[in-house]
Amino acid sequence: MNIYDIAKEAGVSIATVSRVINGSRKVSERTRAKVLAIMKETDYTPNIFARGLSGDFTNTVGILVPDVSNMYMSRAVSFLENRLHVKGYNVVLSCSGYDADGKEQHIRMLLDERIDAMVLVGSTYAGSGTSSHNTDSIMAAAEKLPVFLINGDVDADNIYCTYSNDEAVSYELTKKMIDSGCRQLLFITDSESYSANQKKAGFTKALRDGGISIRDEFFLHLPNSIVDVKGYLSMHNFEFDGCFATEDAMAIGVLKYAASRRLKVPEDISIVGYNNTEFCVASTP
Amino acid sequence: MNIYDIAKEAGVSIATVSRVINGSRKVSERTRAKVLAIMKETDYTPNIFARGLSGDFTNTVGILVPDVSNMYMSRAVSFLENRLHVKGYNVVLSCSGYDADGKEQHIRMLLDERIDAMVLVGSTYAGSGTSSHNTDSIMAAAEKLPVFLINGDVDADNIYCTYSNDEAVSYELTKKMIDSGCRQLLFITDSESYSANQKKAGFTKALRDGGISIRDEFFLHLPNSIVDVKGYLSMHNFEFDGCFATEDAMAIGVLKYAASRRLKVPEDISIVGYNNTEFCVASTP
DNA sequence: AATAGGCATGTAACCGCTTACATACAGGTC
DNA sequence: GACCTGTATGTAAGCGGTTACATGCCTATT
Repeated sequence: MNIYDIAKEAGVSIATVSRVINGSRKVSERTRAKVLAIMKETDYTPNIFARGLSGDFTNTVGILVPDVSNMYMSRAVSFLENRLHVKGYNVVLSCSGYDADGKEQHIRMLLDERIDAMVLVGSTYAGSGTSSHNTDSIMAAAEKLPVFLINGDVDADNIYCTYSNDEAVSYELTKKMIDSGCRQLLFITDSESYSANQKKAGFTKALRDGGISIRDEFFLHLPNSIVDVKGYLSMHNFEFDGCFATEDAMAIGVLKYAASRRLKVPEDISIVGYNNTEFCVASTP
Repeated sequence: MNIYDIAKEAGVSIATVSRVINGSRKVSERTRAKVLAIMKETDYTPNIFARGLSGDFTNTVGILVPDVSNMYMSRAVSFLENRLHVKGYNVVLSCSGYDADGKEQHIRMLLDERIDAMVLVGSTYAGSGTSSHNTDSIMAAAEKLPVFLINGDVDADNIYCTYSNDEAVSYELTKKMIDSGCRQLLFITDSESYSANQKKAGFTKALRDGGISIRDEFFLHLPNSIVDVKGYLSMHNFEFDGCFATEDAMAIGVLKYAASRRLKVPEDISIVGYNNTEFCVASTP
């Protein structure tokens, strides 16, 4: 069932059918109605490949996230998909993982899909060595189509960014811990994403404002989210009375650790997991 | 940059280039190497629309889930995306919501994308009134392309299904609660998905085996996941000493409720959240 | 040497659509 | 009546690939 069939059935030319499909104004009301009726009747839908090939839009947007199984990301994807679907767009999803090479390759694959626009969710590596490599491919993509960054940090005119208030919130959470008496504060994260860095900034600022000495060894970067937080903490014998985790999952690991050491939460130790979606504020249950 | 450019550059015809792209065997090693070199050099990638139009595969599979922001679903999507990406497939994601009409419309949209295959994640409504309407469109889709169901329940030869062990696990979890003394057991769920029904079956079986009377009013279906579980329980004044929630998020609501009533977990009340991904087994912390 | 067969390559039709340009026909103007 | 204008519709040329079929050449067979 193609545009020729419809045209024949309606007794018009394919150009007219195409005009109806695309809502062109240069069709008489009579003709339009007839064509529409036949399209409905035969359950016809235009072939997107043919449209994509001759037209220059695809009604598809690409979303790239490091990992959809992360709750923050999946929410973002869910939100975006819903909005886009309503607008008639399809979503091509790509999960790049957290490393820059993987991401670059995924970006290329997305571009091959000839998408209309690209959304990158919270994944740009701020200030790390591989950063430039990474932003390069993003900026190259931005040459070809609109690129949106959610909690990313690439600075370019043709890239649209949004940011969260992670820093401010982290500051407040940390301040609370300090106010409730914590002095040895651990910061653990599993990524170097933009938002993780924001959280770190808020955390650090709160420490500074609270007059608490900042010890480098108390910033833990445990890259793989599968890492056994409890095991790591047990091995390294940290002494701390408060902990800020950038992921709830990690906070749970800390909770387990606390339990294994028979530390009571929040009496002996305060724990905050800040996942951008929900707080597991163990310090004030 | 298209296949003609490559052909001209390499001094061959477009047919030869196409053969190289598709790994056809009927090309001499010399020619293949030359063409590949030029493709790399010019950073050429075939236009997927042209391929989709003339060939009859698209290297794209559609994934339909009710809601990616659900952790169980997002994990499934993440897993699928990774495997598919490795195999060179792109993923079109569609989030249909939990109602049958929405799903049917999403299925149509996916089919319009001319995908190679379709994966439906845990969403078929078992035994409910709207069921037939819903499975119809799935079976229609299965006429055209391979359809995979993850935790779905459509029975047809051309539909590939996988199932989880939800029922057995739920049985064991419930049994544990009973063994630890619970007698008034509440079951709460937010959906009527296949897996929710499996969990319900396991739960019910455990009650029956445990010789506990089954009271219909103790099966709560709180459709919208945003619903305020704590508020609901507070209002309706249930008396229960154990609760099985099909979603961790709901279990958290129950925990809050327990806290508000000053019920100690697990002394006064046992709570299980079974999310297919993680247990929050509050009864045995 | 004539012929057949196999392999590498080229030619051209087709996939289903968009759109610039051509055409046809109506009414309005002088 | 000749001419211009504007609107509705048709024609045909792409878009960038795939692939059946045609061609040409080289080697093996008789």
